[in-house]
Amino acid sequence: MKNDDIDRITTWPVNIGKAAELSGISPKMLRHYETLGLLGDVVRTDSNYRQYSLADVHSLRFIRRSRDMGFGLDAIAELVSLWHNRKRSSASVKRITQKHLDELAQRIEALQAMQRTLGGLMDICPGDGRPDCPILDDLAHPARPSAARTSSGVRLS
Amino acid sequence: MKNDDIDRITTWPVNIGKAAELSGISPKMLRHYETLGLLGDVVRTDSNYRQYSLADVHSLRFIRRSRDMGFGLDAIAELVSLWHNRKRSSASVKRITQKHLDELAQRIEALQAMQRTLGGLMDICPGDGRPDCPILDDLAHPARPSAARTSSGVRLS
DNA sequence: ATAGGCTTTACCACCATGGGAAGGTCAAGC
DNA sequence: GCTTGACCTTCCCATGGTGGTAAAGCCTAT
Repeated sequence: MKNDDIDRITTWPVNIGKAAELSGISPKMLRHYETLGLLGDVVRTDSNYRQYSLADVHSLRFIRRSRDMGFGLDAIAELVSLWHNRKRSSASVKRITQKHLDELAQRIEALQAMQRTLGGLMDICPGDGRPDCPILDDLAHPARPSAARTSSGVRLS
Repeated sequence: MKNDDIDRITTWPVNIGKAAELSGISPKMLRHYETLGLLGDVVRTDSNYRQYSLADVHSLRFIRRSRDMGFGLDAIAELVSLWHNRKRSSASVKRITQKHLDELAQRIEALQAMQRTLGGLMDICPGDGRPDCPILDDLAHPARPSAARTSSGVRLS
């Protein structure tokens, strides 16, 4: 579903399935985000069906894109709020983004440390039918400290 | 606790707290790993206390190191099994490690894609008191496709 | 004997997502 | 009008890796 197609949908509002299709967020997650208060309350029909407006779907696409950028739901809630607030300062947005970039850099560094260590061990592992294996040797008795991962309390997810 | 210190502990076996201290894995996780069958059954005293032998603690340190290398628990179970199996082939270990390295590379690339996009937006965001913000603009209407993240079904954690 | 520090099991939580059950609703075709 | 099938609703459970907490039992030193 292209960006431009959204505005041409004639029948508004839409049910959750269509909103999911248009936003790229599963119905499951739409309901979940709602319980988290990410989107504010959604209008319901008499039979309790959720009704998403064009504006809602635009917000959902914003959320989807933010998720694709790796922001956590807390940060996304802030970003959505700022996006809807005409009196925001771009400095607030930049601050949130910088914090996220710092976390990204930390995660990447931790993953690269693993990559380096394991890559080095791969190079010297014969990978044949015999049992001798530098990889297992290292896991059993690490050569260098090279802690990596959560040793610095950094979340890698 | 240094590597060498382990073998000097005089009173074997040890309780879970000591095993946690010696292995760097919390008591919580030791119990959890046990339910997952990562370590096999642990000996108990008459009063149901777990008793860890020196060999157990060595295995736990192996597991800890594997976790530090980012292996998932499934892969770790395989690695421990291979480590304990004298008839293993180093090729099996190398295969598991290569698979993990592939996943690491994918995660890193996805994170770096986010980093690039957000970094570029940071550069052009004034970060002042005014509301105009290229970051929000992009989240609302992405300039390029640049899907990133789970678009390829890759887990980034 | 009592205090305190350890251990045990059994729950609940996180984040982001998926699966499924059990039931209600709507639109199309007969 | 009634059936069918696709959709919707809420509720619970799972993942992975870790933390917390509570109620109970054990052990050791004083």
